[in-house]
Amino acid sequence: MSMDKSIGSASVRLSKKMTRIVNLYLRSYHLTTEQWVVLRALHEIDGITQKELSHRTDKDQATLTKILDLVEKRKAVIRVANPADRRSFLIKITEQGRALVEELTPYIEEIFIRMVAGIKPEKLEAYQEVLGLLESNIEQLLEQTDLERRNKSERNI
Amino acid sequence: MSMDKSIGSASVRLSKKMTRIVNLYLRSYHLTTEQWVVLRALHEIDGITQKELSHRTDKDQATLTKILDLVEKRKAVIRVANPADRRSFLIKITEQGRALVEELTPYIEEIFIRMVAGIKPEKLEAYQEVLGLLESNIEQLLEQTDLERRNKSERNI
DNA sequence: TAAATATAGTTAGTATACAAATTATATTTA
DNA sequence: TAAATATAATTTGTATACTAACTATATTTA
Repeated sequence: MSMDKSIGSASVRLSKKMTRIVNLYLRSYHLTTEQWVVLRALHEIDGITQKELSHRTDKDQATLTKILDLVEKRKAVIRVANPADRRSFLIKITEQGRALVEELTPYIEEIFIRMVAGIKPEKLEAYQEVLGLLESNIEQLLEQTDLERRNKSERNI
Repeated sequence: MSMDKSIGSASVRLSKKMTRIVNLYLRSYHLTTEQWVVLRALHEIDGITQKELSHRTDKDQATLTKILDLVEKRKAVIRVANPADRRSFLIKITEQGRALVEELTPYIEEIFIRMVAGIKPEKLEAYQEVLGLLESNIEQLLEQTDLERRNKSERNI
C-alpha cells in the first residue's frame, strides 16, 4: 500500500474523526473543537497578541480573526488595544471564558481516555514520537518550498 | 501534558501540515489534496455510485458533491445515470483523469518519502497501528453517540 | 529624516467538513 | 396496493483552513 494512503489519508482521516467526536461532545456547550483550542491557549497564557496566539494554536491570522469573533461574541474573550503597538490587540480571556475552560478540561480529558482505551502507553508514546518526527520533516519541506518560491520571485525581477 | 494536547491537537496539527504540503506540491496541477483522494479512489475502482465513493473516501455526500463538481468541470470524471436506481449516478473517471492519476502517483509517493525520511520502518508501523486503534475506538464512540441521540429522539415521542 | 518596506489584523474569495432541509425515487408497511 | 417511510444526491448554511489584497502602523533603508 502506498504511503499516500497508509500514512497520508489515514492520518487525515483520524484527525477528521477526532474533530468529529470532540465536536459532538462539545455541541451542548455551543463550542467547537477549534474554539476550544483557542480558549485553552488563552487560559494557559493570557493577554497575548493575536499574532502570538496564532503561533500557539497553529492557526492562520484570517481564520483566527473569525474564531475570535465567535468567542468574543459569547463573551469568552475580549480584545484590548495593545499600548505597545497600535496595529495589534491583546486578547484576554474573560472570567466567563476561564470558567468554561475549567469546566470543560476534565470533560475533554475523559473523551481522550475513552479514545485511547486498550492502547498500551508505550504504543502511544511511539505514536507521539512519530507525530513529532513527521511534523518536523514537513516543517523543513515547507521551509524549502518557501525558499523555492522566493527564489522564483527574485528571478522574475 | 493533557492528551487533548499531546494526542488530539498534535494529530490535528500534523494532518493540517500534511494537507498543506501536499496542496503546495499539487498546486501547479491545479488540484487539491481532497480532489486527489477522490480521483485516486476512482482510479482503483471506477463506475461506482456517489454513495459508495463517499464511503471509500470518508467524505460526506454534501462535500463530495462539491468536489465532484470541480473534478467534473476539469473533465477528470463524468457522472453517468445509474440504470439500476434513478436517484443515483455512477461516477466514472475519464481517460484524462486516469492519466492525471498515473502521472501524479509517483510524484506524491516521492513527497511521502521525504516526509518519512529518517524515521525507522518499525516506528512507522507502530504509528500506523495506533492510527488504526484510535480510529476504531472513535468509530465505537461515534456509534454510541448515535445510539444516544436516537434514544433521545425516541424519548421525545 | 523622508521614503521604502514590512507587518497586525481584517476582508474577500475558494475549498472542504458537517448539519439540516429538500426533491425525486425506492423500499417497506399495513 | 396505497400509504408511509427511507434514501441518493443536491442545496443551503455555519465553521474552518488557506490565499491574496487591503489599511493603518511600525520598522528599515538610503
